[in-house]
Amino acid sequence: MANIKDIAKQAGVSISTVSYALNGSPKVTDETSARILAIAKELHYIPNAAARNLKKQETKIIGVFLTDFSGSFYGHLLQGMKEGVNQSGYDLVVCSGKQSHQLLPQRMIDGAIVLDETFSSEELLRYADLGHKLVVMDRDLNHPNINQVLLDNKAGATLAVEHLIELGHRKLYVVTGPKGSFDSRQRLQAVKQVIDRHPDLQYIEIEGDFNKSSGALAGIQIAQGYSEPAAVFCLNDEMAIGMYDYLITTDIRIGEDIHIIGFDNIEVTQYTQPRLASIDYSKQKWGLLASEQLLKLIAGNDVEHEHIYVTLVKGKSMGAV
Amino acid sequence: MANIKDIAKQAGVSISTVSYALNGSPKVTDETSARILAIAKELHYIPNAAARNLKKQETKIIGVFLTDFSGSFYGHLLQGMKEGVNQSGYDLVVCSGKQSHQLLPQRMIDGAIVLDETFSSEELLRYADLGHKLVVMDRDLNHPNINQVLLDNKAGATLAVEHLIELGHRKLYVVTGPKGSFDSRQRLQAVKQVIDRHPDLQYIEIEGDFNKSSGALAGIQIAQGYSEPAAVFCLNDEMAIGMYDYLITTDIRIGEDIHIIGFDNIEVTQYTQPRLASIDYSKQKWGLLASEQLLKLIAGNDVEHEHIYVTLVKGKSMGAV
DNA sequence: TTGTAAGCGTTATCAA
DNA sequence: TTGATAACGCTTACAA
Repeated sequence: MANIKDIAKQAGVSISTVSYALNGSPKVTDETSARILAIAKELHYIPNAAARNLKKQETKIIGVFLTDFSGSFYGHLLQGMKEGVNQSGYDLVVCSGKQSHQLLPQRMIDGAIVLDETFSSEELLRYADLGHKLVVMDRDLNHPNINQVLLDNKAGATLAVEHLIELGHRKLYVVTGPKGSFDSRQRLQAVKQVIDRHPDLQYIEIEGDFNKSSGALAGIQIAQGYSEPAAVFCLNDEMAIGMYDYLITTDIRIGEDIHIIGFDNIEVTQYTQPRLASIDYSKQKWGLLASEQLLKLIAGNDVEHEHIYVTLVKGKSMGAV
Repeated sequence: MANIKDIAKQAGVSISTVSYALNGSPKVTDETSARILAIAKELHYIPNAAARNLKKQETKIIGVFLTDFSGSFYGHLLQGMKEGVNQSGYDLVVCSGKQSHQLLPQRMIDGAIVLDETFSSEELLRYADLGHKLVVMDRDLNHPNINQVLLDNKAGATLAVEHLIELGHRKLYVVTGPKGSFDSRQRLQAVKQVIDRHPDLQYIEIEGDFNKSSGALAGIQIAQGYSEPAAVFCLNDEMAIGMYDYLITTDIRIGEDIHIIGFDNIEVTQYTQPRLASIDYSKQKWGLLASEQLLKLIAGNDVEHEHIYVTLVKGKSMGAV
């Protein structure tokens, strides 16, 4: 492993000259610079990150923290983030699990994007207090070193419920996410605001956990109590798909007997029969925006919290009553 | 940001005593050690990774390189790897894209697990020559610093073809993966070995790219030329699902007219109607083994290349002729 | 049991 | 234009 000392020896110059040449400083002659660069290449010189990080107090690496690695959902999101950070010469690494949390305070990364329930808000605030820069995508947290980039959950849930009311539905099931989920809580809150304005609406809440299986479970419950057409708002698509999988094995027809709408507009919804109505937003844009906000924070700029806007995607799964 | 110097000053001891205490060395008195630890906690001391990495010449971080972040396929794989490295006190970070390749030679990570076509084999060999430790999961590469953990593609493809021959099929379509894919090449090679032993078999090859859409395209081609029942071996499940999506829109019945078998046994195959026959293997185990091999390599142990064994999963999509 | 000091590979200040 | 040198924060051999 060649270092600048080796290069300096070979070139017959001092290490500082080598450093300048390597970093393209105009202070060194083109001639010597060329000679040094040639030797560097010849020795397969690669700068040592630890040494540089120690000196410069930055790593040019951004960490993304996810609850787990599963879920095709993350693909576009991470793609968006990668674009954002790469453009500014940063690298992106994806982390998961408690153990990896230390990467931030140990200064292995220059900042973090958090979409990970295993971080407590207290922990995040502690890091922020220590001067670390953060973007959160899954909670409401206010601190000068933390920026929020959140989905407009309330708008989405409102769109969904108003859509089914417009279609004439008067009986509504809502399948919730896990209690700890910020997105679930926000969506549910918006649902309740809408139904408060519609006293004629019959409203039944079923507890879910954002996973397929809980959607299927909710489907069983709904099928058992089936007496008349009803609308179901699954607070994410995953659960809606789980419900599909179950209902398909019954006599109940989706979009005629039971009407379903989801949230997230994940890729498989394109393949569902009938097409699942959902709430759409650009996952890539969400990721891109989060990364941009973090870079601004790191650069020391003031940044306002941001929202990602959502739209209604109609589908045959949610028909008129 | 407190450092050991600050602690030393507070405690009225030297920095080496602090370092020893922090690292639990028995050389320092329990009393002073306790005092130092207390002060460290009070000052919210967190060791600086760059400094430690520089000194110890290791980061205790393993990098996984993936072609892209999409594909729910990776979930279990990464979960397995994480388990493996965490157990030994390492952290796992997931990287993608050319830019992140530098993390290895810059010594930001202690080793890499590669499942990423954007790495050329020459590049990997260069790193191996420089002393970096690697595990490859997507190619055949021999070097003392590189270990292979590969799927037993040949066994899988052989199982698949023999299964359909046993069921009486005499007309076989094979939808291949992209030309550059090692897995595709190996699977195809095994297919050809089997059909060489079965001269009565009618064999048609269709080029695919491992994506859903190419499976659908192959489905169109097969449907157009449909005259008699035939078997199709899609070299991965993704393409098989794409073919399903198309064939469902036609009169052709899967498992009766066109018989399909895939490879990978991805999660959605459980939900397909009729169930897709496939070749199964534990993704988690694959990841776990890869990480274990890498850690052995880093520890300086000799390691043999490893294989992940596969099994046939029967399904109604592949019936008797 | 504790302290001194060298060294890890860079960058950057100051002097030459 | 180039060189000597301190500094980044930590570990560890050696001295006290």
